[in-house]
Parts: sequence; C-alpha cells; structure tokens
Amino acid sequence: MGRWEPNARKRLAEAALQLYSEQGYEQTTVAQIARQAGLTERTFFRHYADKREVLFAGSPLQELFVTAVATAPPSAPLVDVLGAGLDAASAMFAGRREQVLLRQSVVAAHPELRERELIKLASLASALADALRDRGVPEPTAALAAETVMAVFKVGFDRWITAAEETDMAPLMRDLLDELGKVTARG
Amino acid sequence: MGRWEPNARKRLAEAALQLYSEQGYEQTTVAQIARQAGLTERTFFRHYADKREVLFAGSPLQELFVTAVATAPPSAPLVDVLGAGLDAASAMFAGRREQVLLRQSVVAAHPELRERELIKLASLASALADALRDRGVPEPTAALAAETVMAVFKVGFDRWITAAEETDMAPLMRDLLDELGKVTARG
DNA sequence: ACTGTTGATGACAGTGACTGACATCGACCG
DNA sequence: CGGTCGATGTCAGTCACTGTCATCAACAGT
Repeated sequence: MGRWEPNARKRLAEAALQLYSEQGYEQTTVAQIARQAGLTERTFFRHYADKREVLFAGSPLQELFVTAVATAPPSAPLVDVLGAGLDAASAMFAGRREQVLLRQSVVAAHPELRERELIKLASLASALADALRDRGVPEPTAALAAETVMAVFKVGFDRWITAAEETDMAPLMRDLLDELGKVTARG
Repeated sequence: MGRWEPNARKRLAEAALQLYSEQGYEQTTVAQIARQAGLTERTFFRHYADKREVLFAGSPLQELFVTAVATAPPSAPLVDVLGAGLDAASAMFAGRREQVLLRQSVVAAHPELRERELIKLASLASALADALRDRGVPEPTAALAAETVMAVFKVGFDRWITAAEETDMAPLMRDLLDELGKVTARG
C-alpha cells in the first residue's frame, strides 16, 4: 500500500462522469469532482488538462482504428481498408451500450464537450490520413478517404446510439459504407 | 451621430483578429481587445458569447451553402446538389485570400479556436442534412451526404489555403467530389 | 539503521474568462 | 417636457486553470 489510494485518475474520471450526469456539466465544479475522488482540485489538473478532457482521455478508439487500417492486407482495396478500421472501432463498443449511452448523453448536452469530441475525431482523421499515406494511398485520396470514413463513423455512431435496442455496430457501419455510392452516383 | 461610435461589433472583431495574430490568442486578454475598440470588457461579452466566438460570428458560409442546396433544381442528382452548395461556399472566398489566410493561421494555431471551427462545421452539416431531407432525400443518405460533403469541403479548403498561389476554389472542390468515387470503388 | 532522492500530492496565491445586478445617459416618442 | 428604451459603464463575484513551494512515504544506496 502506497501513501495514497491507487487509481487516482480513474477515480477522478468516474466521479466526473457521475457528477456531470447527475447535476449537469456546468453545475459541477472541478473542486467537487476532486473532493468526491478524495483529492484536491490541483491534483485534478495534474491528471487532466481541463474539465472537459476527463471525459475523453484514455479512449483507445484512435489506436484501434489506426492499427486496423495500418495492418490491413497491403493489396486490399481502399474501401475494405476503411471497413476494417470501422470494424475495429465498432468492436470497442460491443456490450457497453448503457455506459456509452450515459456518457454520450452528457457530451451531447454541452457544446463545450461536443467541441472536444469533434477535435478528437479530427485528430483521428488526421492519423488515419497518415496511415493511408503510409500504405501508399496518394493525396488527395488519403485525406479525403480519412475524412469520409469519419463521416461514416459519425452517422453510424449516431444511429447506433439512437436505435431502440442494442445492435451490432459493425453491420451498421458497413451498410453506410455501401450507401456512400448513392452520394457519389451520377444522374 | 449617436451617443457612441457606430459598428461596435465590427471594431471588436477587427481588434481581436489583429491582436490574436500579432501577439497570439492566449496572450491577448478580452480587456485588451475591448480597450483597442474603445469599449469595456463587459461590452465585449454583450456582443460575443466568448473570446473565441468573435472570430466566427457573422460568417455567411452556412446560409450560402444551405440556400444553394435548398434552391437547386428539384430533379438534380444528389451529387450536383452538393456541388452547387460547394460552388456557393467557394464563391465567398474569391478574392479574399490574404484575409482568409491571416484568419486561418490564427485559428490553426490554437486548439480552442480549432474546436470552435469544427463545431461550426458540424452545425453546417446538420443544417445541410435538414435541407436535403426537405428535398426528399431519405435517411440515412441525407445525413451521410451532409457529412461527406463537409469532408470534401474540409479537404478542399485546406488545399486551397495550402496552395502556393491563389486559385479558384470551386474547381478544386469539384475535383474532390469526383475523387470520392475512388474512395468507394470496390476492388 | 541512516540518508538522499523521487514522485504524487497538498496548500496557497494569482490571473483571466465570464456573469449578474445596477447605474448612466443620449435618442426617440408622445 | 417627461417617459421609455437601448447600448454602454461599473463593480463585485465565481470558477477554470497555473505557478510555486512544502510535505512525506517509498525506495536506493551506503
């Protein structure tokens, strides 16, 4: 046993999500979160850069997505590479619907948190573009594909969240990837 | 002549852009912006919700984009409707390269400003999806098309900004819209 | 056992973004 | 001429976030 209780970061993240969802993001002060986690406000900011980051840090989404894209068969067509990324991303949400729903209801309710979510996805898009370039996909296709697959992910995630009951996310994403054809189809 | 100098909002926006670009966004206080505009800090916040919004409020981008989509010929294929939106958006940047470059260099340099930019584009995507649904485009195609055209816009805008010399934005966007086919093409 | 170092934390003061409440005063209306 | 209105100023307050220094258990080396 150390001098302090372990898992300070985790305790802070859990306290934050609970308080944000119970009494609202704006109504929650960082001092409250820290107190509930048995720490001080100053220590909160040693673990998380700001009041928003506590809901986003530590997500493996980007790594899973990028790794899947980077390790897809070299000869695979671009769509399939993107599909592999979407599959990997989808997998991390399997069986965690309640948890994800709670978190997302908090994020959706506060523009500051939405902003943070969007910049995380933009960072993911940028990392995906890098991975595609590493695979030999030329510009501007790489950047366009990265942004486009994020479009699919956003719409798919929203539909998964909004669905009445729990469903597999991956088929949803695959359907949307096919639907892309309708967007580009010429009259 | 009124009691106060006119165009308070405009003076604040110009002072903000100048100070942000000269001495950095974080190094600039709202009190400085207000003072340079001949006003007080409190008045700044009566015109703009926060220190970031002063760079974004008043842009006609969303209205131009959405109006073009809404007023495209009813029988036009989806891609052409999106193309019309991109054309309208592109038009508002014509001949304003220096101005746009300055502003974008400020925004790109500060994550807080990037976040705000991203949520504005997300709002635009949402408005576009509404406009497409109004045209009779069914879900999930409408949402997907809206997010996808934002992908095109983001990549196109970045390329327009990055280009060595001034070019027409519209052809750039049209090329990317065509490139979308490569993303969805099956092996 | 003694001592020096390290790392996570606490304590505390400070800055600046943002808000609420109230006062001011020229313009405009009747 | 009196009353209302709207944009602004003034001021006090909250809270996110930062810099700095102190604390103290754990650990390593002697």
